[in-house]
Amino acid sequence: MKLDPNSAADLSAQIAQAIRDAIVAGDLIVDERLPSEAELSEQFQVSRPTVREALKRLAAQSLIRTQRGATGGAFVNRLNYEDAYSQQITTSTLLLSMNAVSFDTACEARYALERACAPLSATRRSADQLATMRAEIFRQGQPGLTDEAFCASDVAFHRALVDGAGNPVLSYQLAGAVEAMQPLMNMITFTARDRQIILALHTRIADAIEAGDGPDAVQGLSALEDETRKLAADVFAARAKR
Amino acid sequence: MKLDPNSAADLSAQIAQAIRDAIVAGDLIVDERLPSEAELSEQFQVSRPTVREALKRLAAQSLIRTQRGATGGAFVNRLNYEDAYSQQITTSTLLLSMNAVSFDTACEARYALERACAPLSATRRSADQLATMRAEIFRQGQPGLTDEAFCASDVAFHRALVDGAGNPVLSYQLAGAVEAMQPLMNMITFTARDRQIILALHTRIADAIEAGDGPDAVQGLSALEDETRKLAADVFAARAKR
DNA sequence: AAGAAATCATTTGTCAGACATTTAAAAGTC
DNA sequence: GACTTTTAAATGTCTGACAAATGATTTCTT
Repeated sequence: MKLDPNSAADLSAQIAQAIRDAIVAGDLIVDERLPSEAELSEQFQVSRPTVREALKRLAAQSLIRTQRGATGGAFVNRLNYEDAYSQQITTSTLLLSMNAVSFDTACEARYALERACAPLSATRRSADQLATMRAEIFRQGQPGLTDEAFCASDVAFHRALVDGAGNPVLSYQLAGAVEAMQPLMNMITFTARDRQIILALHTRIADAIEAGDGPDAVQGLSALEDETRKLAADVFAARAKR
Repeated sequence: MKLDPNSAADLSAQIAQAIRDAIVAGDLIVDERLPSEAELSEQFQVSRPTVREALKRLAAQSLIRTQRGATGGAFVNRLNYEDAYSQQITTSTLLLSMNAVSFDTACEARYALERACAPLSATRRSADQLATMRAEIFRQGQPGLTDEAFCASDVAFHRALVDGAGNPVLSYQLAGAVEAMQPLMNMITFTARDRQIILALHTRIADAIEAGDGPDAVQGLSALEDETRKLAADVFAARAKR
């Protein structure tokens, strides 16, 4: 692990990259302890604060964890789905909000990905996941539900659908797409009639999943996508007129 | 922005979280300059090194960028697709390698997602993207190509397919899935006959995309998935026997 | 007056050294 | 042997300093 003194990058960034490379390449394996900060500062010929900045960079990506005390230090972290989820959601949310991604673009991506899950979910979903979907549908039918709560329930419904595919990699990839859209969805106000339509489509999708009918679930999702986009278009049009 | 003195978390982690929340909530907008490190250390009542560790955490997630000099400082960064890509790829790669995700699981996720893109790609792909696909097919037919180069070309082919959907959100979501699988794919050795079969399927997919026939492209991808999984199963079986 | 050069002020990057805190192991005590 | 105390090692935090970059200001020159 060597540094390039001519590089424009900060020393701490270079050190972080060197360690990151070692982890990705497998030179440092999970739960392996890195040298202490003092040792690293000697190895890289930099001060301890600089080493620490590098380690914090890696900690921000959940690549390492640190522990205080006699046998403490920095350890290569086993990246788990939960950490990866939350990072992905933060990144996706900001990506959408900062780049003025249109509602249509985000919506299209989301439903395209969900349709990819539906056939798998139709054959594999657990009883529990199906029950979650049904429960969320029930919740969505309750009167007096705020728009935000309706949206949150919508997300929960779709997550259950996605998780039903029983493929953690798919769930991970989709968590970002579904959750990152929530701020956009929250801009929509749902009339009682809108909710009724969505509810009916959710029920249709859940029925298809329960029956193991993948293609029908896909069709239901497509119908839901059309409905969502129409709804959003109306809301934005009304807002523009004002 | 306040800190919780009872929290178990490091001060730098708390400060980073506070600033991160402010960015996600939109309280800090793109290109806005944060207070200087000296000012932040006064605001949060911590020392400058601690503030710096917090800023490095945010920089690691591409949430801020820093500039030296008189009018320098830390600025809220516009998260672009490129940065998000590379983060996603790193995360996905480690997630797969560290959690012993099976080849089948990763493969299934990847092709499910690609099938989600295919219909869109069939109607929207640019001439340039189609040309890229054809060029990669041609490259894959060249004799003397190493397995690694073959895999790299395969990734390029599939990226062109995905990008053809013309939806940057989809491209971003899928970049991770496709590229993260490369290390797994690199474990496979492709015989001349394997390559011929893959080549034929690639050609079929490209033809379908060119003809605007989404369903046929989807079928081609399914066939390619079956082929890939069969190939991998053989390789792993042979390796287990040894 | 205009332009070039020098200076200055501000800000991040880096360093050195110190102390506080946490933690596990070692040593001591009953 | 069980419990307590001590010790050592590591991270967490602070202080203060200087280096380097960079835009703004001032000064000098023509």
